[in-house]
Parts: sequence; C-alpha cells; structure tokens
Amino acid sequence: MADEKKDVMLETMRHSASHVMAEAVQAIFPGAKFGIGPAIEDGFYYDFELPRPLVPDDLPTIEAKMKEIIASKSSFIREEVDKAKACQLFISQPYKLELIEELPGSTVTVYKQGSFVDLCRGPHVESAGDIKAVKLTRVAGAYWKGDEKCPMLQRIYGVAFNTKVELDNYLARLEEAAKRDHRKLGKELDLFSLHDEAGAGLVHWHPKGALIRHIIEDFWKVEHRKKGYDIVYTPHIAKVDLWKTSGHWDFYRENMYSPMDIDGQDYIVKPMNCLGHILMYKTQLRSYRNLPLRYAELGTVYRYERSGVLHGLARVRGFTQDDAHIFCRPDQIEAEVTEVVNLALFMMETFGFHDYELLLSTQPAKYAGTMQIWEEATGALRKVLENLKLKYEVDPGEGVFYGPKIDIKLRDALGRLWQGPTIQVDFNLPQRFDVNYIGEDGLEHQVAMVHRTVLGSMERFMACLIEHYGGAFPVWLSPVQAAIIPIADRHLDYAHKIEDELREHGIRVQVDDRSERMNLKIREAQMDKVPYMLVIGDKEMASSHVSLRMRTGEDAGSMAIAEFINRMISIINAKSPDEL
RNA sequence: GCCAGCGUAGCUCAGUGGUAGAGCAGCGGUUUCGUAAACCGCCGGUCGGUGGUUCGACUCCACUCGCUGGCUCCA
Repeated sequence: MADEKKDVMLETMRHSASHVMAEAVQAIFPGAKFGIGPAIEDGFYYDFELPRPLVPDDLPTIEAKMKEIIASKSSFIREEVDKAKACQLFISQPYKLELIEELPGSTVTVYKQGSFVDLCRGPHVESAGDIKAVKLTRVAGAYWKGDEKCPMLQRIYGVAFNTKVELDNYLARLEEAAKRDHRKLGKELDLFSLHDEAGAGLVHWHPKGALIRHIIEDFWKVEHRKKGYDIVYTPHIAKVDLWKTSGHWDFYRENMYSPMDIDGQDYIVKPMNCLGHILMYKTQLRSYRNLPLRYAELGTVYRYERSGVLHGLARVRGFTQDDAHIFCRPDQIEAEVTEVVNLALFMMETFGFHDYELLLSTQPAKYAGTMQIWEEATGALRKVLENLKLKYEVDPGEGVFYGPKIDIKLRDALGRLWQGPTIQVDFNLPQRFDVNYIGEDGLEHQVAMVHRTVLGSMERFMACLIEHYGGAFPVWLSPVQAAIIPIADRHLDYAHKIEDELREHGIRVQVDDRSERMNLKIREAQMDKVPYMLVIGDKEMASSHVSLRMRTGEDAGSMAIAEFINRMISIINAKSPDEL
C-alpha cells in the first residue's frame, strides 16, 4: 500500500478514536459539552466542557470505557441532515451549534456510533473495532477556538496506532527523547542553571556551557566579518521615548519591562537591538555608495514572557540574539536577504541541523505601516525563497508588527518546533526614525532595513543543539575534547606530559589524576560525553603511545600521540558534526 | 496569563496527621587497579516560602514563588 494512503487511513482511525473517547466521556460525564476532536500527529484530542476539572486519574477510567466501546464494534454511521434538524439534534451543545452556524451550505453531516452523535465531516472507520492501539496521554486546558477570550475547555490528548507494537515503540521513543531533554542534560553535563532566587527565565551559564557558547560566538564573529558585517555593541537600556518613537511602546508593550527612573527620566531595558543600530547609523550622512551597511551584535535583550510559557533555555526572559541590522537601498533587499538566507542555512548545516522548517510569516493583526509597504516587503521575501528554490510554507499573520519575516524553525527532542533564525524586512522603523541615505541623484532616500538572526538566540540555539546531539557534542564544540585517564599514580607524569602536548595544539584536555580506578574514570568521562578517552598505563608509557577509547564505546586501540593529534585536529578543523 | 499536575539532602527519589529515609554525590581513610560504578566510615534536610486548621502538619486549607504538560503568545 502506498504510504500516503496508509497515512490517510491512520489519520482516519485517529479521528475515529477521538469520537470513541467523546462517547466514553459522555457516558462518564452526562451533560458534557463537546468542542472539537481532530486527529493530530501520532494521535488525537477532544475538547470538553465538563462539570468538574479532570485529573490524571480520570484517564484510565475513560480509557477503560473506550476499550468497552471498541470491543462492542459499534458502527460509524454517516448521515446528512439539514441545518435545522442538526440544530435540533445538538440543542444542548452550544459549541456544536456555533460550528453549525459557521458552516457553509444548508446541510451538514453527522456521524453516529453507539450512543454518541457528532457533527463531523468525516471520514471515519467502519466500526469502533477498527481502532487498534490507543492510549490517553494527558489532560490540558485549551481555549475554545484557540482564543484567549473564549472559555477554556478541557482537552484530553491520546495517541493511537495500528498495532500495540507501534504504540509501544512510540512510547519507548518518547522515553528516549526525554533523555535528550536539554533541561536534564544541562544539569547532568553542568552546562547552565536557572534559579528561583534569581527569577524565572534567567539563565546562568556554567563554565562548560559558557565555553560552548564562546566557541559558537567566535565562529559566528569570524563568519560575519567574512560576510561584510561590522560587529558593534549597544547599551542595554534606553530612554522610553526612543521606544515610543519606534512604535514598540504601542505594539510591543506587553513584552517590555516597566520603566525605571533615572534622574527623573524613564528608561527601559531593551527588548530588541535595532534602535541602537539605527542611532549609530544616523551619526553620519550616509551615501548610497556606503550601502549596504551591516551592523551585527550579540545583543542581550529582555522580554516579558508570560509565566506559563517559559521552558528551560528555549523560552526565557533574558537572552542574547545573534542579531544584525542591514541598512540598504530598496533595490538591494533581495540580494541581501538572499545572502542572509544562505548564511542561515550554512549555520544550520555547520551545526548539523537537517530537519528544520522554513516559514514565510505575513502581516499580523497589529501592525505598523501601510498595506502597500507590507505587500512589497512580503513579495521581496517570497521572491528570495522562490529563487533559491527552497521549500517553505506561509504562516499567515505571524509577522512582527514592523514587517514580514522568514523564519527557520528547529525541532526539539520531542518534535516541538522552536523558531531559530529569522529574517525580517522593515520599512517602518526607517520611516519613524527618518533613516536615510543620499542617492546618486543627490537627494535623500529612505533606507530599507533587514533585521536578522542566523542562529536565533544563544539560549534557544543551545537548547536545540543539546537536544539534537543528546549532549554528545561534535568534537569542535565539546567543552572537554579528550580525557586522559592514567591507570595508576605512576602514570601521572606521563599523563601530564601528554596533556601539555595536546594543550599546545589547542586541544581542550583534562587529566583525571584522582586516585580512582580506571573504570570509574572511564565511566565518568563517558557520562560527560567526552569524545575521546586516552587510557594511559605501563604499555603506553613504554611505547610513547596512547590507548584511544571513543565515547561510542569503541576501542580504537593504541596509537602514537602525534597520530592522535593529527586525527583530532583534522576533525576539529572540519567542524565535523558527527565524526569522531 | 489560563487549565491540570508537581515542589522532601547537591542530584535521583521513598515517606497518606504523631517532630524525616535510601542510592548517588561530598568529606576522611584503605586500595594503585587495563576500557561504564573498589571497600569502610562520616557529614548532610526550619520537607519551596508565608499564613491558617489541629493537642500535634512534610502530610489538610489559603495565598505566594518556582517547575512540568498543554492553551494563548514568541528568539
């Protein structure tokens, strides 16, 4: 069977499972009101309004009821009814009535199975007996129609597969993914911490995490200089008036922290880096000959994020964007954006990310500027993506208030998407701040501005990196690249001699000179995911060799020190994502 | 922010109204060892915080801080 057809069948089964769950809920909670219950990746959900909050203990009860229904093999029966009749049918179901009203046409379809009738387009499986392996996974609150202003319903999530084996595999996969969670690994590998005492969403980078960040930042700086960026620094606070001029005060206030009083003036902590760059641009009269001008900054910003959305390093309240603002002529936008997209893709490639999504985000509900400007900017972005022949999707209404954007989203261990690199065209700020250049014609023209990151933020990028590699970083990024493990104290001198030699080649190395057994030292180096372990004993000392063990567990045998160094250096220089 | 759950030693976790327990880590010894945990001993907690109920609270209640999974929102 073709995969596509299989997928459709699986999706149908999952959707039917949601109906069966609804029937079970109806049986247990008479008077339940029903929202919607679609199939989703790996399973399904259904939203309910219930007389009491669900607790996790309710899930087994509902699941047991579902199994009864499935065992009864009751048939799914499709029926087309006119809207009047449907309204009659769902007289006590306000959410369904709302849906009926919104549906086009004069008739709607309903599906019945057992005692449950649902408004539904279908299709469904023939009978409840076709639903094979199901498990309810969690309860959650969810706004009706996904709108904060609507009432919150209770959502039950479930997963469903064709066989018990597939379900078990899925659950095992989740367990494996949990081991790669950056919050867990961050602690285990001593990379970073967050503290109640300091405040939620504020990251403390420990030496090893900070070291990785430094390596990434150094690499980032080198690549940016190569690409014609000027690296700058700007202050972390600025007068609130600046943010009023920019429009942030109107359009972005909910994400900004309250002003602080300095000498009777209100200042705020910056939520974005752009304004400083604009001020710098405006310190001189700029000629068209000087454009594009590219100001890059690893700029730390602070944004208020609602408490429920914080997540390890991936969603925090203080973070450092690998930001840059390109000031150019409108006719240069396309070329500049193309270069940026290429740079972002190069970064993804270098860090080993292959599974990402490209999105074109269009005009949001709250926006600054005119429709025409938005259309032009969106068109320019689209054209770049088309020309580069990249696969992308449109994310309607997801642009920033000042312009449309191209986003690259990365997956975490559990498959959740996180926005990383972003490229945003902006005609708004140049207008508000009167950012100009002198054209060939000797007249002033407004510049076009491109805001962009090619990693996203150091925090979120680190989170994705940790999860992508499960903490086993590529050699060039590993905080400790080689652990030297002397077997007995008499090997210490030789171990330190090798340490010096590796260090001279710029290799990050650590001698485990504790009076512990070799097995323990290997175990700990292994758990720290150190790529190379150099075991040193009598044999190695006598032959001036090292015995190389990889973190994969592979014993690469004995080799001369120079040979090991050469091998390492070439892997480090290549920034090889996987090779050891 | 909203819904639900959770918060016990540095970490992972037991402990369902009668003033806290394990393993690992740490510290002190002994051991000098060939590819993922040597052995012995010791230290360690105002049970997230504040208030309340109770003769008595880690346990029940309220508020608060934080965390987890969703929703909404975002780098």
